[in-house]
Amino acid sequence: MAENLNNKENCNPNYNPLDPVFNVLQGKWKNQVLFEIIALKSARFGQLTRAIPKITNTMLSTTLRELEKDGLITRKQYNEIPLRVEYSITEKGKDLLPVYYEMYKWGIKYQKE
Amino acid sequence: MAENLNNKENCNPNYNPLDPVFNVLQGKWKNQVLFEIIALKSARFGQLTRAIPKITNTMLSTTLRELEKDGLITRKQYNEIPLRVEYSITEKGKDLLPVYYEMYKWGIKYQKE
DNA sequence: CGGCATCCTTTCTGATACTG
DNA sequence: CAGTATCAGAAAGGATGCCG
Repeated sequence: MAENLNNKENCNPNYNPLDPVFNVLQGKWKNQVLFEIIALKSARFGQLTRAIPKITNTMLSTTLRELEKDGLITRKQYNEIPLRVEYSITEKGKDLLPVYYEMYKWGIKYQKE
Repeated sequence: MAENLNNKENCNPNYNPLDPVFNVLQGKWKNQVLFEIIALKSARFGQLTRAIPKITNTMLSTTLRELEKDGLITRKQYNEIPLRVEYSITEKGKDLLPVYYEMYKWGIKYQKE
């Protein structure tokens, strides 16, 4: 796998299957938000702001839209009064769990001090 | 809300074993550099600049120092003329391969279009 | 309730020049 | 060869206010 990245002097942006994962998970809040939604199955905007105390409206909104654009979550709006919006995880989102699991094991192993 | 009784928003970031992985792999060049070093077993500074055409001295230098600080690579300097420096992967660095492998599988599965 | 618009601060990246 | 110093521009993150 490592060799895939090793074609020298190729100036084309050689396609790398790792890139989408990093792109999709980059950003200060991506994982926290995604994990909350996974954990809660389905979550509302306000629920997420409470679950992630330091996040601002702006960043939660941005993060949710990016996760949705990348197909990791879906947004469902109920036109009630007051407005209700539910975010839930997709298959594509759930399929990231093996990645997280390996990260988790690595994190545990090298948990330092 | 009677939050004046509960003035403290909780400041303890509940420890998450995923965080170190993301911290360690964040940055535009981390993975490319790490993968080159894995692929080449051991690599010199100039070798890396040639292998990663668009990287600048500044960014390569910064990236290498961070990877070293995080224990993913080691730096060995030979005081020859001209100076020679070899970067090589550590066990801790190699142990990230399962993470990359899962990312790779996900990337393949959801390779788009 | 669930946001978006605006403006501002901080962090990251990169071009250029120079050194042991 | 293998970097560091400096500075400027770009991008990411955040505070505040308003609206359907």
